Amino acid sequence: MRHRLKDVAERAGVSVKTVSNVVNGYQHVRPDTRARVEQAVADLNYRPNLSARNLRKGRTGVIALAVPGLDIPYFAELARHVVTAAAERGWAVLIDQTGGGSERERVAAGIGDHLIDGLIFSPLALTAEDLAGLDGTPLVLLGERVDHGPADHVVIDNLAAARKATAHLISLGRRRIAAIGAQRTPEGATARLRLAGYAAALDEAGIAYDERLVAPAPAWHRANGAAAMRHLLTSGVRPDAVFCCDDTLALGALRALHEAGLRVPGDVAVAGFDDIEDGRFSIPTLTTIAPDKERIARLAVELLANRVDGDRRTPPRDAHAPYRLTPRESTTPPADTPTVS
Amino acid sequence: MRHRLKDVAERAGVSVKTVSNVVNGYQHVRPDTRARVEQAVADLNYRPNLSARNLRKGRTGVIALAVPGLDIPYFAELARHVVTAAAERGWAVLIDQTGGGSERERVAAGIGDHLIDGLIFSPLALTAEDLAGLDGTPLVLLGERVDHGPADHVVIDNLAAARKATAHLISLGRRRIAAIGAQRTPEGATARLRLAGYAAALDEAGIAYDERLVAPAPAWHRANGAAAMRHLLTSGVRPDAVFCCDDTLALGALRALHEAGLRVPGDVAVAGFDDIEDGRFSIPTLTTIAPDKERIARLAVELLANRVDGDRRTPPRDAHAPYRLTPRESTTPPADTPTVS
DNA sequence: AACGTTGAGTACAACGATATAGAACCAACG
DNA sequence: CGTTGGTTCTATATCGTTGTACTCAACGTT
Repeated sequence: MRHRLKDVAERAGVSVKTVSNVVNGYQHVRPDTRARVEQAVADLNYRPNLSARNLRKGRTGVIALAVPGLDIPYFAELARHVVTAAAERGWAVLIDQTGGGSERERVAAGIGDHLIDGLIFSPLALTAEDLAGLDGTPLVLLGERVDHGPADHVVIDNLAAARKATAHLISLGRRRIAAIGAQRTPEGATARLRLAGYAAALDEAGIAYDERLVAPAPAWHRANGAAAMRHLLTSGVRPDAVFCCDDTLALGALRALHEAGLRVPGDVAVAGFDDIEDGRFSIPTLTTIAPDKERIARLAVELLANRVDGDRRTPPRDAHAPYRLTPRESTTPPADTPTVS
Repeated sequence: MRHRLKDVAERAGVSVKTVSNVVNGYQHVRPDTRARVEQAVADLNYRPNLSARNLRKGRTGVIALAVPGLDIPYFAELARHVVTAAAERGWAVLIDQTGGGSERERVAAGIGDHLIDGLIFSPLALTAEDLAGLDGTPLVLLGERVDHGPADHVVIDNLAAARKATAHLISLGRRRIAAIGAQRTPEGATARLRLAGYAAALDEAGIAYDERLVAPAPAWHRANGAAAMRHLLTSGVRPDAVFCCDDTLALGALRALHEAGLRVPGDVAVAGFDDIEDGRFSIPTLTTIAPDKERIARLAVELLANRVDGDRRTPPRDAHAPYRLTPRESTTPPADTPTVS
């Protein structure tokens, strides 16, 4: 069925090591020998057994990407870029869905094995302990640095970005600006940073921070965004703009505003965060902070590659990815388009 | 650093094989011996080396999922279910993005190696040759059967589902029903089936098929859906409903209708296909055909599992997954909600 | 007392690749 | 002519695990 080096060697009349040398591009092989071996390889359709190669070399050519879930658009888009960037380096990507609370176990159990050369981890919740199971596997963290663990990080400046988005709302003349996405759990590091940016922008503009305008969302998805918006609308605080901690919350909020018969941005302006594809076609299209996802993925793979070959003991690095504020219809209606929401 | 069976064995004062037996849950090990070994395993934080295990057992515990791209919502959602279903069987999932035309190469080159126990492949374009490179690796195809190759299939009845969606539009009293998503390329098998369903429904209702109402979309995504809709609107054919071959096309169409100032469903009713998450929160929410994605994923993993352990020569099976028509606002506005689109 | 049976454990050979050491050959040099 | 150095190739050990074959003791049966 499947052929081994030995079969190729016999067919070409050389030793296994010579075949191995040819396959790995070793220099000192006579042209005619090389040709004979290559012919045999082609004849038998030989493919190296990666398990064996990995066992010998201690490399697997596989990295893992751990994300909360592929059904979350941001992570799906990010995963796409990671897979692409990894492929360019000859790596395959194993996807692990940490999905909420069970991350702890999954990272330790499923992934800590020797199957992977490294791990790119996008943690919602993560403590230093969780990383212990990895025991030397190179690691790159995406998003908030949890603590100064032994890992490289790729981050964007969430605080500054959220401040920029909120300042944009303020620049439109809005004053009662709500926020959606607060999380009280210890895991909500990203939420805290973005809301700190929101608060900072208000402060800069001399607008008082009003706690009743800040709605929590235990998980960030459309349904919670809609629920939070409904809550804000019925609680009598009458916001004229909303900053949402991510685009799915914002899309949910758009939905709730629509159901309440309010116009966006006429009555309420909406800004999100992440620039997922949906927001470019939603009605209205969604103003958002667009992190450079391709860059994030590429930086992560690059950092990981550095750790994988050698260089394991240099101190952890932080890489910063750029972002842009992308105004769309949900805050700035185009002049010649009907603005019914 | 990393410990091996041998280290554990020395610490526990037994042979390597005994440790192996404990790790693998072999029955005949005395409780005290087992305890000693387990203690040693814990002390050293031992993890089996999967490469070595795989080499020995001929299994890797990894399957690959090849999809066009994770940025396509349907495939992202599907991938999530596949990863989950595979995890229940102890499999990890390697994601391969075939992304358009290069599939041929990728399948043959990247994946054909021994690293995976099996492959779940969701082909856009695929011929019998493309599968040749796999050379014995168990394979499950999602979606249209391309030909009666040596592979199991998981399908839904695209023709019947599309007919049902179109019949739904007809039942609303619409008569000038357009379709978006036609593809002339040989790869467009799914498009052809869905449009055949569309045509069948028209035929049943005694409505003449009008070619000018059928718009092509070389790739299925929001931008092309919007473009196709704009084309239909400007070409003077005045549709009162649109059946879209997938939800992203439909979301694009909603967008174009909105920009043209038309009301959905008042002026034009819209139906999609796939039931992606966005469609549940879009404005208006999207009527669609909802294939049971979890079921599809589960069936695929199950079929693959059967092939992987033994049973390689039984003839290919087809598994059919259920689907449901899910009417939402884009065809049937709720009584008490404003219907501005 | 001799027997097979079962439990508990060990030693060793695989799995298929690469690394190491060294053999055989050739050319060039003093 | 022996030595040195480079090229080309081979034999063999090795990576860490599991399957096979085996030993040895304890047990119940006849």
